Amino acid sequence: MANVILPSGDTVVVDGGDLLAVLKERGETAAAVVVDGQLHDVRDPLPSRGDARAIGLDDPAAIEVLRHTASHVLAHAVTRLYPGVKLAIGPAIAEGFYYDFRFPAPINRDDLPRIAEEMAKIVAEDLPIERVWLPRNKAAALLAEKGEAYKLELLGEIPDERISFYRQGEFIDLCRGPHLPSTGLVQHFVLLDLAGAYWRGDATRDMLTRIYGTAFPTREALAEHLKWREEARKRDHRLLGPELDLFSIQNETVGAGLVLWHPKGAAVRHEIETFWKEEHYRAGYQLVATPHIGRARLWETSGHLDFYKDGMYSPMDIEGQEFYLKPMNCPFHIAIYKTHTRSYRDLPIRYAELGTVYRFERSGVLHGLLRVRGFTQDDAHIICRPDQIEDEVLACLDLTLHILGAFGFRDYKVALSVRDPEHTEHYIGSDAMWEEAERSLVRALERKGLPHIRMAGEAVFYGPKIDLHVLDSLKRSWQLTTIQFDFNEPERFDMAYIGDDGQAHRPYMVHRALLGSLERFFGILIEHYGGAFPAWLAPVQAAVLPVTEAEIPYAEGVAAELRAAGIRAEAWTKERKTLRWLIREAQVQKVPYMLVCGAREAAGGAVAVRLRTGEDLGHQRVADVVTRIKGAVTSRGASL
RNA sequence: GCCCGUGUAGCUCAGUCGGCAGAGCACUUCCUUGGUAAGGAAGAGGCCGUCGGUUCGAUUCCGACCGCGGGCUCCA
Repeated sequence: MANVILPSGDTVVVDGGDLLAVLKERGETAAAVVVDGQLHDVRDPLPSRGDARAIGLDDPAAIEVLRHTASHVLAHAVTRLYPGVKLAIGPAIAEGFYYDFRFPAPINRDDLPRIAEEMAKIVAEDLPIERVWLPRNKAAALLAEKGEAYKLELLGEIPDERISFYRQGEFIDLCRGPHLPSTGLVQHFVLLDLAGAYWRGDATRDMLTRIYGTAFPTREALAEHLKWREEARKRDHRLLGPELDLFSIQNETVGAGLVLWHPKGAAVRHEIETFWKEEHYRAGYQLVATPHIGRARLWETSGHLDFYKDGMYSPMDIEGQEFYLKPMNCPFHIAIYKTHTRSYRDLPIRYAELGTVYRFERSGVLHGLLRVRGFTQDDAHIICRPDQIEDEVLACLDLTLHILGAFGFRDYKVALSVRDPEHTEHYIGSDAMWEEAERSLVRALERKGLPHIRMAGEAVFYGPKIDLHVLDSLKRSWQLTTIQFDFNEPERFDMAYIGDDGQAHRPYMVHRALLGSLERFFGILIEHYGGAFPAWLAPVQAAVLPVTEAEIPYAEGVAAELRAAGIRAEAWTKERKTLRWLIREAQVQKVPYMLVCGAREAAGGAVAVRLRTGEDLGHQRVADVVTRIKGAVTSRGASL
């Protein structure tokens, strides 16, 4: 006898375990059952005693089940339409689901409506979804008979002797579940995309066809999701970049993955850089500048030529010496450190640089500003004593939260990546160093009040790290800040400081980037703001718009006055366009302040102020407008 | 690199079932002196991604190559 809380909130006592019948009797539906925090099928036998909770489709925990079942409905439809198709895997993912297939002949996007139609039929048929347990040999025989080679491979990796399958109508699939009780519950779904995907993500194995889709419990939630996708598409920095004349990437003339910052993009970059430099000086960093190339021996010493050669460009011959374009700034910063004998009193030393590096990326992975071949890291290396490390990490967190906050990023997720405890031999540095480093990272996070997820085995070989992910205005997650211990290079470069005991000691080095790279960060910023930058970042902060030709000199005077006050202002006087045209152009360019100059304004030393938001502030004295804009700029706030 | 899609004017895209290439925006000139999201007219602009094949004839059909877009484990 089990007590079951139903989706309606009522509690019933289910005898004999037939929950489905009870639900039907009461006119309720359930997606799954939660027992001891685990999701189970509604059809599963209930525990002999204790409590269970049947959850409805709209329960947040049910969405994965819904989407997983949707992927089965997809696979079912595909097997009906394309005899001979082979099934691979079909999980629920963060925003929906996918299923990987090997089709007998290539399909394309135009096939998706047909498949979706077939899915709708399967939903309308409301087929019961039942779990079938087979002994291993029967499971293997079934899959072999169906020629499901990929499934057989998966079967080989399942340790159990009892193998779980799910059956709906004539379709049966190896699957661990759980699933909805019937196909009729997958009402609101859509197929979105088609893409290639390697079997098991391995480039040496078969290329499969992946079909992406998503499903929601209600029509409204699905519609909202599609709207969100549309909004994200409109904010795509690769669309907005050319549209707002911010940057270009010209493969034919310049090269793939190499970014040209146009005047307007460069204006934003200048603001980012200025702010960044000021804050770093304030936080006790010293700015350095280092060259773009360096001798091969530098990269031999650092180990890059051993571990990272594939990511580096070919060497160039300069007077018989090999030089490489730099993929990282660290060796140069270390070289500066080593120009003196350092005392424990000198530490911590914090070298910061907006350092431009070049890394080889395969052409297929290049993506707008987010994945490029030449980029400027907002890099810094903190060289310190072991007893200083915790405070240094804390100071890094303070600085990055302050800087990211200024760009409107206030939601964070933090990941702490540490060694794989099973394979400590894959990592450089002593156990004591790793433990102390992790302790100081955790303590710094705790002092900052930042919850984090600990990821064992995610650390790079040379040290543990903290990665900060921010959520943008569309709640999308981007990894920006990384704070990494480096046990490798201090060793390789034989870095030292003289302690109070008069002996040489090995310093700790922390490598950190807060924004990641200026290129990538700019791309994220464009999408975060949808191109409508706050006043302090806006490439053109104010457009001065004359109503008629008569006001052109006045408009130019106003713009000059604003520029003298340090505001990026332009008088739009090169062409005699109607005011309507000028306003529209300023709106499209997302200029925050539009200052209209007509005869009335020109007569009184005023402008009529229109904000990008559409708000009309009416007549304002020019001096007051300057004060307002300066205020918005210096506060680096979002309001205009 | 690999799978699917795609490549026509500076930009966004039509189009040619094989017969001298089209629109809107932008650009140039002229008219218009216009008060809060596009005033009107005319003009200029193309090796239809590149190379090869089929053909009397290819931007169109076929092949190769190049570029671009989406994607390439969030694991039955």
